[in-house]
Amino acid sequence: MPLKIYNSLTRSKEEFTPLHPGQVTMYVCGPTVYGHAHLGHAKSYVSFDVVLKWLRHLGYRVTYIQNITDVGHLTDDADEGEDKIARQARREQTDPMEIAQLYTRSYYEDMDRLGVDRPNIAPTATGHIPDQIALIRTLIEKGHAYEVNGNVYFSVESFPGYGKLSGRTTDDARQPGGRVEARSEKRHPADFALWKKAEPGHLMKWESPWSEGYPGWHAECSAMAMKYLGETIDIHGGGMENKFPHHECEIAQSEAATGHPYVRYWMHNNMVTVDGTKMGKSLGNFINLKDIFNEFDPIVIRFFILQSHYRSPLDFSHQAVKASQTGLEKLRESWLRLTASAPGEEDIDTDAYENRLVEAMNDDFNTPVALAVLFDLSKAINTALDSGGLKEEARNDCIRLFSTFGIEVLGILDNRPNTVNEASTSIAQALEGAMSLLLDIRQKARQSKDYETSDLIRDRLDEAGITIKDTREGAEWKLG
RNA sequence: GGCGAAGUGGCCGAGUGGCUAGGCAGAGGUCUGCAAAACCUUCUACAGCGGUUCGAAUCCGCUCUUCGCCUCCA
Repeated sequence: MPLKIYNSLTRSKEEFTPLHPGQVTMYVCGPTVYGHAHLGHAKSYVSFDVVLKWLRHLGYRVTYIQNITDVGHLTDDADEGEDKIARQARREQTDPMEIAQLYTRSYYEDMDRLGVDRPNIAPTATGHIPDQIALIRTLIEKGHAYEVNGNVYFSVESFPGYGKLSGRTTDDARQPGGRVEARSEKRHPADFALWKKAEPGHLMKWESPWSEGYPGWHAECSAMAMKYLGETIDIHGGGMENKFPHHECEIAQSEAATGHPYVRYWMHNNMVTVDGTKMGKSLGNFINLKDIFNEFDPIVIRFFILQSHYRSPLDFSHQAVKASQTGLEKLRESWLRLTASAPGEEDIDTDAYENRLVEAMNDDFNTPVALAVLFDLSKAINTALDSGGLKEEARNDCIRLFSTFGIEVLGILDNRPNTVNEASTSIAQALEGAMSLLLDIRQKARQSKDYETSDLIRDRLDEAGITIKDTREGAEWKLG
């Protein structure tokens, strides 16, 4: 089965074929950097990280762009509100640019820990003001935008396709919510700002043909996506909450400017909820990644996220993550045993597992099913190893499958089953020697049925963070 | 009000017109000096009411409930 992707635009799964054979252009809406990343960011970027990794695994050369929004836009069309980054700068008594840099670093730090690959290009909005101005100029020239008092608006009525992504095709549905400004200078209530004139005291502002001001909320993504990826890009991803108005406006301004389709496959990931309600900055219930990483290994969080589908909402609870942690531990254990195992006579039909894994990933990146298959495979491996070991070929195939899917594609396992064993530092070697001695002493104690001593050794080591396991082949130890 | 998503067993969470999801937790067992790990067996399902069908948790309709978007948000 070929790769199928659920396209939000057509609301159906479609076979994926890139515009240019062998190459994929992909753009995912990045964060607005005015605070530390939270679980919602994690779900989004882990999901798209797997998309990226799977596409690369399939052999595509993927150009992946993720912007950094370092202009904290207000509401897109009202005059009220304050620039988020400027506000944070005021709170922290520093410059907006420092805020943007600080939280950009923080963001990458968290994403690195989650095993998320960095994008090929991470353009900033402030670094692309000329490109946004050029886009706006084109729109004015083509009659899709108009200027009023130094502000520039996109004319929704000039673009018939407006609403095709979100299903808001009637005037009624496009009406902004309760806060329609009575004396709006816009021609149509749904028109959105491309450029805003800076009010007095506004820190982040640039020269433009219309006023000293700043770009509207939607301009940056269109300008940067098209600058680096061309007028038509293969995949554009983002959170569901951005479908309307953000992505709808992106489509309108991009297609109006170029006359070409903007995005071939729109992908939207679902939200993280906490106790059944949305995690929102304004609700104050969002969970910081740095906080949660104190409690759980970041890879556990990654695994937790991948245990549900990217288009499903994910409900966070301590209990659920805990369950994931135990589950992941099981896979790790199996992976460890496998790599350390000696050849035997047992066989496993690895092709069947591989097919299921490929099918799952090709079916709109169904990571929960892929993980379920890995659990099945893990059980088969454990059973085989319990009965004396795997045949050389089967063992190699299993290692390959775990490497490909567990490490390379899903990123939930690593290549360092036992970091101490592989480390070459003198400390590691010393520990290795000391452990060998302790295990020998313990073994002697057990042989003479001195269980008090043997259990003491085990308990004290456990307190020291070293776990002892008695297996058929003798005692084993590991950190943690 | 408009647009959209969803209701699965104790919890999380896939899937589907007839055939085991998976993980966690629970019960029993094998192994073990005891643990741990592993393996085996096992218990709780598809919101409700109608309809289509040989057969529906899966399709259709209605009802109830939840969630998201319509204001910045991954």
